[in-house]
Amino acid sequence: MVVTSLKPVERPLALGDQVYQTLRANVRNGKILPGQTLQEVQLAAQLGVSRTPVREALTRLASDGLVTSDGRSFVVPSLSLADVDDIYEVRLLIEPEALRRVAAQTGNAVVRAPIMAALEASAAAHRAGNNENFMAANALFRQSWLSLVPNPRLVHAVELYADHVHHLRTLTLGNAKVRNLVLNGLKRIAKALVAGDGDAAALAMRNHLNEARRSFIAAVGLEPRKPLSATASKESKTSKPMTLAG
Amino acid sequence: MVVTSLKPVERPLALGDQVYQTLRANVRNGKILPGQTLQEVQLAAQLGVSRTPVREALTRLASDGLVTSDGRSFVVPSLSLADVDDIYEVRLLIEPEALRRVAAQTGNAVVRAPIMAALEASAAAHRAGNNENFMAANALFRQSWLSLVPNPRLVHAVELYADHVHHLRTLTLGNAKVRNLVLNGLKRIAKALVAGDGDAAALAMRNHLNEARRSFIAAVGLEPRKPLSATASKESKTSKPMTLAG
DNA sequence: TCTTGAATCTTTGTATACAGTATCCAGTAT
DNA sequence: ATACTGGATACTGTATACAAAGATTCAAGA
Repeated sequence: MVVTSLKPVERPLALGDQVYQTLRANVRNGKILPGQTLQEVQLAAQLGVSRTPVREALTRLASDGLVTSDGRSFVVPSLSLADVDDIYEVRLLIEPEALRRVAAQTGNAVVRAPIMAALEASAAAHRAGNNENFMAANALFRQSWLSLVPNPRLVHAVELYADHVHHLRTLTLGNAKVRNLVLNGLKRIAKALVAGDGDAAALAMRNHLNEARRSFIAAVGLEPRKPLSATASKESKTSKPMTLAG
Repeated sequence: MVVTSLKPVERPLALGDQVYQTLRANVRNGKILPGQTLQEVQLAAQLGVSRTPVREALTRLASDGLVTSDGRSFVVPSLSLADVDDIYEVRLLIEPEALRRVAAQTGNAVVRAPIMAALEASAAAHRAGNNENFMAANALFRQSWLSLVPNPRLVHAVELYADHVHHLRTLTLGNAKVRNLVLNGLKRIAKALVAGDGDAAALAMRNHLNEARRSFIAAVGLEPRKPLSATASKESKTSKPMTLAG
């Protein structure tokens, strides 16, 4: 006899994977600053593991382009305006089209509920003037519509390039005016999704991304090669399994 | 006294990188077949290195999606038709637009010379009925126009997803009729590049990719979930620094 | 004959040891 | 005082050792 539809058991993640996720999250949210060199022994000590899984995580991050090889060590790259432009060029190619694939399903209110919740959270954070929550809600918004994209490779690509510039958003989203623009962008996207209009959704996303790109240029000025670096965010004392608070 | 213009010495690539490139090339051209499990000790023995660099290479390949985790080991994934469709969906989003960026430069005959040479090589291989050379020339064609794309991240993405399906081309390019279609596709692309017409180039590339996707479906039939596997290519006994001939 | 169980063997995950090389610092000579 | 040199130090690249988890095999019992 075979028991039908029995889910595979949860398997504990290997240390290498845990380190990868931890490091990626820390790069993403700016806990690890651009220009900072990532040394294996130091990271290993902070994370309480040996160099081996740290090394594995670092090579994967380098493969992703989230850290770059700096002669010997790895560093979080300080992106020039040209780099940011390149990243947005790729995002503009894939993200609107990914969103288009979602619009067919979001006519259903139940399906789009998480997206609308994230939108509401963004609005709330904006009203409260809470920058950090605003960024988190923003990320949640993307995550919620991305989970509806049927093509996993497309999802992966979108997440990757979004992560490339995520930490830089602190440069622009500190400005309430920019936050307002972003929120309006999300609203327009949501509206198109409610209507189930793929064309409109893709267009709204394109405008949204272009707006984000513009605000970078405005924030940094017109010097074409100046490296961008996000401001250090406040350290929060969490004691989850893996943090970098050494 | 300073000796002027003394070039930095050639530094040998780290073993991990060499293994990565070797493995990737072997997955790409079908020397390593889908479904085949990649075992660390075995690969290490064949390549004459320890497990460490092999492991590094494997995790990077997995990060790229070129190999997948199969419980314990890594395997080259056997792609379903749905997978291939997903990959082509991404390629259709980025590759035509990447090509569009190139068209502005290819009005210059010198600039486009390598592209035209690759086209000629493709035509020659087709006339000779040499399947392997045809695929190589095809890859060279892509490589030559890609080298003109100014956005390195876009280049990386294009190369990645092209490599995802490269080995499957043996399924379709064995057919002379398909080879003819492909060659005509390349010619149309080249023509647009000669004219410096970005729109036409993008369109030609879109058609070209759609054609390739269609030929997969035709080759495999209409069963939507049948896994695809390339036919084993003949083993050639090379003795270059790093091969997998054990 | 089919199932169950144990023992062994394989293979990965992680840690550590070792070697090579770049960087830093101090000392010495000019 | 400055510039060069030599050595100490720190970090990476690679190999290897060790442990744990799974797979496989074979035999015994129902």
